[in-house]
Amino acid sequence: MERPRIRDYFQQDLSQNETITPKQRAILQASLDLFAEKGFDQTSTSDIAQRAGVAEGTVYRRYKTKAALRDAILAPITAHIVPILASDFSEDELRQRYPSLQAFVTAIFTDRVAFAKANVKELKVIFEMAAFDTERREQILSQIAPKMVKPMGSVINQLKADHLIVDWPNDLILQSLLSQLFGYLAQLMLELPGTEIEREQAYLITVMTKILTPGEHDQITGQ
Amino acid sequence: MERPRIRDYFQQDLSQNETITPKQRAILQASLDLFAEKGFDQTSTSDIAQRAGVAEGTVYRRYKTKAALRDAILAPITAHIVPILASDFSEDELRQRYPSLQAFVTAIFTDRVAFAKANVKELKVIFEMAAFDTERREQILSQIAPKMVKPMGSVINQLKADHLIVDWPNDLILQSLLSQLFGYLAQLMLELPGTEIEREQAYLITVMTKILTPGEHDQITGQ
DNA sequence: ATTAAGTGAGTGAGTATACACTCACTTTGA
DNA sequence: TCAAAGTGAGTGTATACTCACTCACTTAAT
Repeated sequence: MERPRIRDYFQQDLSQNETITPKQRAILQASLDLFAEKGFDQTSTSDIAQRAGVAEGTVYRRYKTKAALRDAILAPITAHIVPILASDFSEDELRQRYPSLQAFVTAIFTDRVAFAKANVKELKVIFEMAAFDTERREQILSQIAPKMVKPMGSVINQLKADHLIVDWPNDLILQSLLSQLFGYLAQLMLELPGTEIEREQAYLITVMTKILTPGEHDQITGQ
Repeated sequence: MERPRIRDYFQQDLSQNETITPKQRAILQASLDLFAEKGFDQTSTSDIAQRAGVAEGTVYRRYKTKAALRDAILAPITAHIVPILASDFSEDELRQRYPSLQAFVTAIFTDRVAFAKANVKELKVIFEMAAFDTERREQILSQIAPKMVKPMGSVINQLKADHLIVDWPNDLILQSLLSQLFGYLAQLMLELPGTEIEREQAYLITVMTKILTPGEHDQITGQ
């Protein structure tokens, strides 16, 4: 039930490239902070320079455009997001059955929630981008979807065979997982007052298990 | 179980003010469409004029600034959102007990989901604004919260007394309702592919009922 | 009835400003 | 001493907003 395998690159975040000057680090950090605070369009390059304690020209030394700067910020996360999402559903992991629904749900959420929590700002920037850039959104989804849908489908089918999970169509089950995750992300990103994120995190697994446990309330009644 | 009371002002939307010229209507409509498509900052006033088939000066005849134009678009929805959220929890409705958890959940979601569905574009604009304007976000929430929290608390306490609902703290129950709604809204607004919204709506009630039904999985396990 | 005066929505060229981006020059450090 | 990093004044452009003007239409006066 415990999965302490929180990936090391959570801390790494923006660094990874060894040959980076302190000023360039400051620029990346300032950009990330400002984009998350005010939004991409509402952040000017002079804002960034000022926050980073740097001349505006320095911003453009490494990154040709403002958009390129944003991409540079998101590069590490997009590089790691696919492995994170696909983790636990690799072929060899699949061979060992998930013994219980709880184990399955815990496996799904623990790492991913920790990842989200460690990258709230980045996620906010990604969401702002994806919200209005349809093409980009579809591109991101098309990368992620196949990594998740097929392997998780296998696990779900196993659980179904053992009557450990509710007998809904697989896509509905996936949708409910996604929906649940969205609700959590919204709370993280919007910093809704009165929300205790720690408790919310534990609650997520409890709730998701409850949703997927087979029972009598399972027929989906039309409106 | 049926609540056909979908409010009439769903259709009314932008009209309501009788003395409005066709061109001004066109401007409001074009603004709403463009803000929802491309985002507020990415929409120029000349874009709006062009889409509305109007000179740029005409946009500024009635609305002093671009932000005022956005506010004018959101005025009808913000005027109606509080009554919608508070509906079914007025004093006199409260006197008649909710006979079952299912009735409670259905009551909560039906109207609100219909409202959301009828105002996706407006909601998208509101969310864009709220995402980065902390002050505005808190202002909106401070208007909504008291209308929901207290009256729903009463209903929840009634249900608890009858052992019809899970024995969690009230704010956690509210949080789970909110979270569920967010997940749904995200799917609406992002137009995630492969999502059948109709089914999703029925599913929302089923799932929420299942979450709140008392059972053995209810202890919230910490990590 | 006809014309003059008035009204205000609509127009689009024009303005001021903010901002992304450049480049000739300076500083740093190996 | 040289190459790379950093600088900040400067430039072009996009765009929010203005304003003097048009014109269809209403009202008033003769």
